[in-house]
Amino acid sequence: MDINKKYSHKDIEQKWYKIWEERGYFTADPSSDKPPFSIVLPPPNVTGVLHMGHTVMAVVQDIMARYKRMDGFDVLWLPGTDHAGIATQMVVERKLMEEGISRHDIGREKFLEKVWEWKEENGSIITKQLRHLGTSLDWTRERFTMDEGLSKAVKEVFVRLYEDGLIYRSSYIINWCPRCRTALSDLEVDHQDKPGKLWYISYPVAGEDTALIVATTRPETMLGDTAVAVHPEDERYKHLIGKMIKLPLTDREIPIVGDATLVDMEFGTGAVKVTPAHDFNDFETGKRHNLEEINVIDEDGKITEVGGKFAGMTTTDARKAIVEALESEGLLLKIEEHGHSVGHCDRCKTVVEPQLSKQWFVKIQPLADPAIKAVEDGDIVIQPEHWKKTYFEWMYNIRDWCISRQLWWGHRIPAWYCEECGEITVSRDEVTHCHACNSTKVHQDSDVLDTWFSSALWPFSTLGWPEKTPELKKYYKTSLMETGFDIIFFWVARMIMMGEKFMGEIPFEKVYFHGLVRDEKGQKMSKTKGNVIDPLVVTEQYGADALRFTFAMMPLTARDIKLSMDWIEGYSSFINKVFNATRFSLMQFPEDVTLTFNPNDYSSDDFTPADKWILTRLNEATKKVRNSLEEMRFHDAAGSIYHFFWHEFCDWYIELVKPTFFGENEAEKEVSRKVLLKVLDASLKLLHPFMPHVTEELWQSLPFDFEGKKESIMISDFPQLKNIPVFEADAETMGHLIEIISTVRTIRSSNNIKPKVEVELILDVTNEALHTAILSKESYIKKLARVSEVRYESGYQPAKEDASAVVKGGKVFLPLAGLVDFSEEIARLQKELKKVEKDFKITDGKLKNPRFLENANPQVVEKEKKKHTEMQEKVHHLTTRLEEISQ
RNA sequence: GGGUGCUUAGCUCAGUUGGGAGAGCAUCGGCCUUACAAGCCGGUGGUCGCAGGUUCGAGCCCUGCAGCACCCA
Repeated sequence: MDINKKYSHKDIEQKWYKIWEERGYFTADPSSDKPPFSIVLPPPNVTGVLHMGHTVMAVVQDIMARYKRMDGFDVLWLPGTDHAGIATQMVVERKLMEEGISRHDIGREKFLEKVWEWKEENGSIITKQLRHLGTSLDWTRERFTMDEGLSKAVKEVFVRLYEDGLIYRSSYIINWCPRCRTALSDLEVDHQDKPGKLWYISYPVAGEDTALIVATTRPETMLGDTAVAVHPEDERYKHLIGKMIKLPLTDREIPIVGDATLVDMEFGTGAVKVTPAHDFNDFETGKRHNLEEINVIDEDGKITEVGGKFAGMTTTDARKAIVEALESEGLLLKIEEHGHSVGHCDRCKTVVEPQLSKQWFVKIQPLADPAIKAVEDGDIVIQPEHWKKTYFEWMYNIRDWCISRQLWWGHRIPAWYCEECGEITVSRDEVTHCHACNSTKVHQDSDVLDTWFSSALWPFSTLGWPEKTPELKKYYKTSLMETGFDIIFFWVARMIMMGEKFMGEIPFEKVYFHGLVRDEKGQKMSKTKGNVIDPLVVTEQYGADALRFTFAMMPLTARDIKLSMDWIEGYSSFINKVFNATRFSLMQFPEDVTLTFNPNDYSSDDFTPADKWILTRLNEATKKVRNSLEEMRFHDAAGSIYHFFWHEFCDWYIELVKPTFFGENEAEKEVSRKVLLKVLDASLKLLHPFMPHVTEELWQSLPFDFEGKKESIMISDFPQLKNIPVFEADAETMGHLIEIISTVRTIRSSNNIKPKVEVELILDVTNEALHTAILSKESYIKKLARVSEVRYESGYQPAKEDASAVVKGGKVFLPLAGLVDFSEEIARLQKELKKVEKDFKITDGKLKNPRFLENANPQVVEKEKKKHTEMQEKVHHLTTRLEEISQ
């Protein structure tokens, strides 16, 4: 092992990863008897490069995978990538553009070849980067949403849903991105509040001398208006229902309808123009009143032929022109400032146009019902639990899912149209004949499926479905789904629906949502802001272990995970601490000696008080780590081992045993050496899921051969409570001894006694066990509290210039006469008294309250009484001392 | 407009059936004590957003209000 004083991750991380992967430790074994624990990795976009979002996901899942693997499970953690329809197509198109080629120039087939070429060259960048984090992913089972098996699954699902009447093709209003030139699902539209205007336009009533004033945020769509709606109860307008409007700037007449759903009497003028082809609410209204649907905006976002003189204008230009035209006709009455919500394409941020269009849809309600029930019944546990509400909210109001995309890259829709009879044939295989008229003049739908359609099948398609593979049998349903809450609808909900439908069983038992990684100010990381923390840069600088541990220590289920380099640097010092503690331990072992040790073979008397204390604390820490990991409370798990290792093992145990190791008692040395090893072994194992590389490196250097030792820490047993002995009473006594040391240190420090000055200590010990422990180990106190001599005096009467304090099990006195200015001690006592008195009064008040004694839990009362006695003793002591001193 | 979450030490946040307000970082003082100065020892710091209510007892439960963030329409 490295003998430097500082740990360096360089070389170590890559070295171990390579060994682990080569030895097949990551590979799941469906034929093993071990119970399964399975996770499918949310597939990153094949175009992606590793960012902190991926990192959090990888860290959480790897912690669980490694923990479960060590704890006796056959772990499958299955990786893969997503073909990311729009994103990938854009990347390749952009690349072609550099050569001045558009995809239309080379045609669909050639273009897809180019995309596959691109994928072959670049598709493994992200998976390579994931390896740098130490992820124990089963690379032998890596999948891609567009590979053969998954494509087969997609076709199978499409055909079966179609046959079940759950997929249909219809002319419906959808979100259209004029830049991507494709339909989008509701979820792929990002609504942003934008300042806008409300135009008040006069719409003349046909054949009458009156007009209806409508207020609109989108005057350009008026060319497609096919009605004006008012509230049926509105006294101002209800007499007009049924009459016609002469639509300005056109030669059309449109009806006035009464609609209580669309119209809000309080908003604007209470009269609304209705454009069924370009607004979701208007579309629904149109269906209710059988209104005409007129497309006035085309696929490029320009006004269609229907728009007459406005045809060909972009919507922005058309708005200007139409407002001007209305103004010149005196029909524009008023313009108000008005903020409203504008939909943008999730991918390219272009303003989307609601469009009437013929698309494929999934009829979602029948799929949603069992998916709702699964969460309601608790078959699927969602953590943190509050996301259940969000899930239900969306699921209860779910709308049919538009799944067709006007792209080339993706799963082509397995539907063929007959050019003779117009029938649609949907099939798993290539179609050559129309199923209705047997004509051979058929052509396949040119659209592809929403990428999320294939992602929704991920938990079972990756395991081989529709084939009945051993993997599918053993690992479905999966144990855990872990992802960001931002894709709860996009992905998680849809996986549940598809899993229920096609496997007849939920896809995972538990969903864990982590938050979004932001910078230390809580701002989204973005290249333009320049606040991006690149995981690759961090791992280069501090190592993957430091980054992993930092995330583990943060509350990951919070909405925002605020990361800063300071945190990472801070926690990398913990790794250094682990390194140095191991280094110290190694120095205590003779060379070339291999130790065996089973603590259960030893009796209490064989151990020093410190040994018994640290073993007991280790047992407690192990319990906490295990429980917290089971509950996926990572910052508790990581925090427990961090605290144990640093503040109990390093700060106390190592310091306590130094006199042993530097002393002459060989028998004692021998036992403490083994305890030291035991604790180190268990600690490294407890830490392994969080920081796999450094723990492997250090663990490999330990000169021992404990029972069940394996060739790697990652396949060793996770520490079990039954293998860590507990000495409850001795540990408590040791706790008291530690309190004495701390108290002496505090007194020394507040009286400015220099560390080099050794003082005499007088103890009035009332606790027998404590007395025995101290007598056997005076060295603990002498060394750690810098005490020259310990005297034991029952009922000791302090001299005037004695510093003193009450501790559990006795009193401590430090004669300070001649050493320091005693006024500091008086100040300390006064301050202490003030604090203790406050606590005492609270306790005293409680115990004097008969209703407390009546109602409170007896255990609480008992605890309170004990506290009362302690406080009272302290108050008494402090008061008397202050009196004695001031005399 | 509908919904969700947050508000605890200077900062970031824990606080799991209601029972002596915690951690890490920062800060201040003292230490090169032979594993570690990326360290060691000690300390300072909080009307738990505001106002009510339930209770013997509220950071925790209930109601209202305010501010912030996010999601959906």
